Amino acid sequence: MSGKPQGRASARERLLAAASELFYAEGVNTVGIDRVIEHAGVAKASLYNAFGSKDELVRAYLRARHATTRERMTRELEARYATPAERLVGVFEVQGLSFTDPAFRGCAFVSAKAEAQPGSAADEAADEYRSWVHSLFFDLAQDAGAHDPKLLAQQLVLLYDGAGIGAWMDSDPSAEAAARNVAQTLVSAAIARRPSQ
Amino acid sequence: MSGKPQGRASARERLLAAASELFYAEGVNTVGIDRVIEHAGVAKASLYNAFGSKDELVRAYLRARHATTRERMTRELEARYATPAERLVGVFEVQGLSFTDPAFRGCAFVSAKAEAQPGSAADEAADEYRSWVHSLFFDLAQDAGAHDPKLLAQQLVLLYDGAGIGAWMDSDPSAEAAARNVAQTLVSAAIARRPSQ
DNA sequence: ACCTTAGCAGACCGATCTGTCTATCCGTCG
DNA sequence: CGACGGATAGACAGATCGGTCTGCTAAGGT
Repeated sequence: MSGKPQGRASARERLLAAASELFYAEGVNTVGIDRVIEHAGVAKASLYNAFGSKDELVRAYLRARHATTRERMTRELEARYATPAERLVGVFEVQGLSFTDPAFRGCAFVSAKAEAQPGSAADEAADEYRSWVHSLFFDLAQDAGAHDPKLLAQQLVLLYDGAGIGAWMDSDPSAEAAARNVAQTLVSAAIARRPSQ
Repeated sequence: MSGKPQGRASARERLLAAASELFYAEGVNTVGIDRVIEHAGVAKASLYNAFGSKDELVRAYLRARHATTRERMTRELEARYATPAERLVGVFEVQGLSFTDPAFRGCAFVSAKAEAQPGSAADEAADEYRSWVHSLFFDLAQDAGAHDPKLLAQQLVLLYDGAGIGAWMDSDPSAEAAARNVAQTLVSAAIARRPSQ
């Protein structure tokens, strides 16, 4: 990734960008190869040369999205909040930023998993994402000194998923605020005593 | 539905049963018409005679599933719990019954929406289901005398969705217990004072 | 000047998709 | 008996799918 700084807009990058747009907007199975290469302005051979198969293109799309999400979350959390406890709640605020985006179509990994065959590249990429989500909450819960970090993380993941589903399926961005409020309660209760250290 | 008691296993019913099995197990877009009619032991013309198009078959599948879910939830809640407050929490227990089913593949409406085009029959059927879920919680919250039934319902829907996603994507049935515990806390807080009336 | 490498355009393949149509069969009712 | 409605099997059409392959173009390094 971001290997040799040779050309400016490589075919692989244009393919990934096009795949990202189309796959997320319309679904992985709905969008055919031809649409992707047309949108990327790239030859079909370049796609198979760079990715080998549509399945691998899907995996690359999900991995790229995972990386973007992860970096954005990390960056925003560090910039906005100081303590682990604040960041545990802040996750929801950062998550909610995308809910008002007109291009928002729900969690890409939920949608991908819904369309994927078990064991496929998409399935695996979704699992990778899920394990990141869990560790995001778990690590913060530990750093915050929660009594039962595993339990707190599980509870917050519930709310995180619920907010994403609600904002998507009900077209209701207020799911973020609702989830954040409940999260605040759970976090406060879980780290009662000794707010510092 | 269940109209004239003529034949024993009508073609329409066999089609719906086959569609239900295959669509839920493998996804609406993945399963073709031919697989459905083969699994139902029915001629292709019968399908188009009964439903008109695949889209309408998908709608019928989702509507049937919605009806089954609704009836089962109503029945189990009435049989198991006496008060609205208990039933608000009991929803999660009933929901969790399916999590351990080996055929469990997540919420059918989430998956269908992920594959559906906006405005399609599947999309509409998913919206119908969503509005039922909200009214299920809202009506119970009102009956339980919650201070803010709308807010409580929204919070419980978050947990409901989160449990379904977690049990599915993480293959973790314990999401039900976690959601139920948080729900119990929220319900208790929302109807503090006067447990009766 | 040559050769490699990457990319482009597009024909082509076999499979599969939804949907239509023909033709046959069978049970029931008049 | 005869007619008819509903079911059957299956060929067929037109489109699209993922994937392969053959040429052509152009830039860059030695």
